[in-house]
Amino acid sequence: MKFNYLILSWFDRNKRELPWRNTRNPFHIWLSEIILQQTRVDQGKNFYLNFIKEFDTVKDLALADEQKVLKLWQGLGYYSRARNLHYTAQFIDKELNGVFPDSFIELKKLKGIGDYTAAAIASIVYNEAVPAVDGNMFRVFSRYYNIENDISNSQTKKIFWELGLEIIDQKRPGDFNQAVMDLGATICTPKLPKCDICPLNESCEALRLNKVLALPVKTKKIKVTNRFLHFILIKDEDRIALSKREGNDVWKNLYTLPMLETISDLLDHEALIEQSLHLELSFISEEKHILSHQNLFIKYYTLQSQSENITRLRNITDFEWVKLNDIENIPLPKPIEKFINYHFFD
DNA sequence: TATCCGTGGTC
DNA sequence: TGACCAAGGAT
Repeated sequence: MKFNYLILSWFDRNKRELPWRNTRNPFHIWLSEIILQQTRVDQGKNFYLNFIKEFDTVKDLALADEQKVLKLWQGLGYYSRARNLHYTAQFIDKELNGVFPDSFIELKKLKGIGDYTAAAIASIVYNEAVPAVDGNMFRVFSRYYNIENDISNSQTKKIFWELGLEIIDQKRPGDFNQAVMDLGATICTPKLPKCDICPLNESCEALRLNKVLALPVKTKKIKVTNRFLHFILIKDEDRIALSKREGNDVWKNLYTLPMLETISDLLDHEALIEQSLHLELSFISEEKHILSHQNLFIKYYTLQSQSENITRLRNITDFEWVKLNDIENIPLPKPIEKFINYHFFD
């Protein structure tokens, strides 16, 4: 097939040299695929190198504490990836006798591995001819074949899956999937695509119809909510108070300074907090931290007359004392990491 | 199934 | 500078 020949010969000449290329170690490929979910290569590369430096095998990862895994993941975001990675390593170690599943169907049963990741691992490591339907595949295929289905619609994924099953190279399925991803990341990009040097430019339908930038069609926009978070710095000699975040919310199982949340940005919300909780707070600084779907308006405070207020605070939000020297083992969200580094380590 | 889950880069 | 995007998955 023309598409396969063109993209594979382009891949053979232009593929990026990456740390997880030139290996078919399932643990390494799995780790790289989890790290790269919704994450650029430039951002994930060093995390991959740090992980394999720390964990050489699935068993090494399974035997580690979740906190250590989350600390290595600190700064990468989407922390459920790290929790599921750790959970699945323990599952493989205990329930599968350390044997990595070797088919798309079996891989998909693992926590944190969906259609895309199962196909990527199965094709790259085990030569199974299943298409890796990700954002790149949506873009490259929608443009090349002029597919106008809305990729925001979850039913659209099935159309691309079926098309991928037909097109995927039977002899080199792993290279085919990686070729589509490399082309999508470097040539067939969302903005400023390099159609003039694209190996597919003579047969690309979107280019012929002059609608490259109109594809893929994506209608849904994410809804962003505002949250107002108030973090309280409590220091006692060489220790500070930290709270482990629980429940299904952002930064689950990471640690922050003890926190209060208000539901609106009232002009006098500092005073409101102080009155309702009988805490005397001193403002330190503020910042806006943007998540994919939340704007976090963050303020930092210290407690006045600390000894009188700590007991009251403990009734509202639980916390534990952590020595500053032990912070290096505590997973922290980006804004808390920045705050602590600024005040204690820089 | 629509929504939730991070961070950094780009224009 | 705000909006969009980046090798998605769980619920």
